[in-house]
Amino acid sequence: MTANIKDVARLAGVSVSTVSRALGKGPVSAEVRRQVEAAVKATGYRPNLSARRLRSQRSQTIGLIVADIRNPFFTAVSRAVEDAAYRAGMRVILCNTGEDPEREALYMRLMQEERVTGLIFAPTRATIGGLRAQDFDYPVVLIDRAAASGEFDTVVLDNRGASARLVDHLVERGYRRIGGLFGSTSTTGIEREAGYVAGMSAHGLIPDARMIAPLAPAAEDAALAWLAEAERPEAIIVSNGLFLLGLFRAARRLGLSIPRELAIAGFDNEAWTDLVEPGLTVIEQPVETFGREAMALLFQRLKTPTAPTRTVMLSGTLIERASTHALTRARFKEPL
Amino acid sequence: MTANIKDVARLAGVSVSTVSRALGKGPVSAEVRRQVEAAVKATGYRPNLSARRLRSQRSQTIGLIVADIRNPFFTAVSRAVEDAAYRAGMRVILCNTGEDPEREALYMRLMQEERVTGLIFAPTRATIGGLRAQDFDYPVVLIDRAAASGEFDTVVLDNRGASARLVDHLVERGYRRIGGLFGSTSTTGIEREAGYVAGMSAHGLIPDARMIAPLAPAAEDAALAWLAEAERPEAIIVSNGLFLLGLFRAARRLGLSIPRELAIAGFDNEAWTDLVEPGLTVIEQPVETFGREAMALLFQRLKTPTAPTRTVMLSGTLIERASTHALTRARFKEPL
DNA sequence: CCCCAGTGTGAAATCGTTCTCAACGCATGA
DNA sequence: TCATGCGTTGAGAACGATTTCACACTGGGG
Repeated sequence: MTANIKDVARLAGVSVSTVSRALGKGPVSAEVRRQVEAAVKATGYRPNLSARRLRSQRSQTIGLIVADIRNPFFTAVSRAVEDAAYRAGMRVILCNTGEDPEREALYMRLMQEERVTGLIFAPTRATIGGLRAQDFDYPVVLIDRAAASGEFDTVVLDNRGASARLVDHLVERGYRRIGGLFGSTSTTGIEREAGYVAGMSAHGLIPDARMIAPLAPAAEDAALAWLAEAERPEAIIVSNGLFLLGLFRAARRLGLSIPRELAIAGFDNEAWTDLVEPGLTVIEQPVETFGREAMALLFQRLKTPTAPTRTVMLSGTLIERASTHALTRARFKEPL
Repeated sequence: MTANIKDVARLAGVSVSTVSRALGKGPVSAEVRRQVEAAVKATGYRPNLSARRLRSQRSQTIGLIVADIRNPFFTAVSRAVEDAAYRAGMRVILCNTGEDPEREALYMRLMQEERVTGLIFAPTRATIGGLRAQDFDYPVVLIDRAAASGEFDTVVLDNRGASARLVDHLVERGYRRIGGLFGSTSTTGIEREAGYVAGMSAHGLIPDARMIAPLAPAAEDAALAWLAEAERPEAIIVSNGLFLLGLFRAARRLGLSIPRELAIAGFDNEAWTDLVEPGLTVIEQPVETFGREAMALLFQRLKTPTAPTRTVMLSGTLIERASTHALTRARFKEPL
């Protein structure tokens, strides 16, 4: 079917090794190079990457395992990773785990079988604790989620700081009874919850954090139930864009006026968050930077394998919008 | 580093061929199978996919070339494709072209080099005309965009029908001066424009279609300029979710009341379209079906290579929202 | 007792590259 | 004249699997 290097060699009247050199960067005479190029064009030859990888023992492939590409955070990250990879002449294998530890294990095996050059991974909480650097034949960079062991290069947001910042912001605007919805499957959710709790405590307020599955409908259900309780919160913080969607939908369904009856703030500055009424206050994550930094850490690690591991902590940007406008305390009986 | 099949064979006390058979589905005694499995576990052996692909001449890989994974349509499609692929024991190589014909060519070469089993491709208008089935060593399924030649299996929306449907809907609601913004780089944009023009003509109305680059800012700019013109349209139809974003943003910036001063309708039922005020009328595309159908066509083609090509035309669903509520004609001097 | 079919096994070829090594031609310098 | 070295080339050995082929063993039927 497809021509191989032998066909090219025959047509060019040179040996296979010479063709290989001509196509690579070996020393060949200009004359031969011309002939080989002509033969390549004539035969439509394209090198077989499997053969090349097998022989050279370099896959030029990096793995990218994320929870769900439909989460806009991961969409943007993967785009950045791919761009960087292709620019470096590498390919990307993208896998979605759906936060399922079994699929994580499956895909880690796959990466091993592909003999990837490196892996960028956003593991669930369930697997992250068991990861050991020495179990991998290639460097691993964690993204969005950090392992306690510190064995891996990592790119994360300053999750605690960002959460605390949101709490500060709400308190400053006059809110006191502030609840939080956080993802239960990732360390990121946990960290953001911790930041929220710390922030609340710092203000002498009682935290009320609830952990849920990282899906928009889960957030909507949780919010609906919560807002039906007697002691309804004045504000709710959520830990990602999907929850923002669910929470906003719940508020809408209950006909709550935002921020008068419920203030909303969260993570991920998605395109729609400033188009809804009111616009939503969010922590914007530097998504492209996540991808680029992860690739940078990976390449750095490949260059200097024994260097101490590094954690790049990126900070988010608070974008204040109308969903957290100053609370008018009139309707509350309690004093400040 | 990693153990290979030879190591396993040595440890299990059998030949390499027997190991291969034991791991595959060849006939081996239960005894040997046990030993091999033990040896695999002990050595941590994982087959080398490059070697396997080279020898077996089956890459078990399908290529997926889309314009931009950040476009929610392609996000959903790619998720569906991946799920189907992994379920069939195949991997996916995902590439983003950014609607750049050069990158399309680059990635088509890459697919050839990877010796993919099949390709799912959403090409730009610039390349789609030049595609010839015989130039590929593997089946190609076009998705979202159709080639005139009919040489390829294809999954598309009934673009003309859907566009005309939007026009009908708007006319029914009392709108007459209806403009349209369409993507210039894809046949889909062209088809939707054609459906719009046909729909307008059918109602005896004068179409005004403008073709722009498939990016949200382009739509915003175009809309801002358009709405500043003397003869401002009563309604604008757009051909995808990114344009919807741009158009809505433009209307917002101009402080236009929707639908009183400008009605809006378009394609792609993105999560936010029913959260903004007013909710946006859209044609919903069965995105998961796109991915699944494309995979189905691909597998079908692999099974029966010479069967005539098929085009699966999916129909969209009109979701009526407040952005196209009935026009009150009071403010217009012209008679209907 | 022989033949045959079926089962299980190993040796060796093969996939398409890259890479090592030896060798060639030719110019240069001793 | 001969050794040295450089630039260029080809033969052939890998890489790690699958697959073909031949063969040994078993048991059943003639």
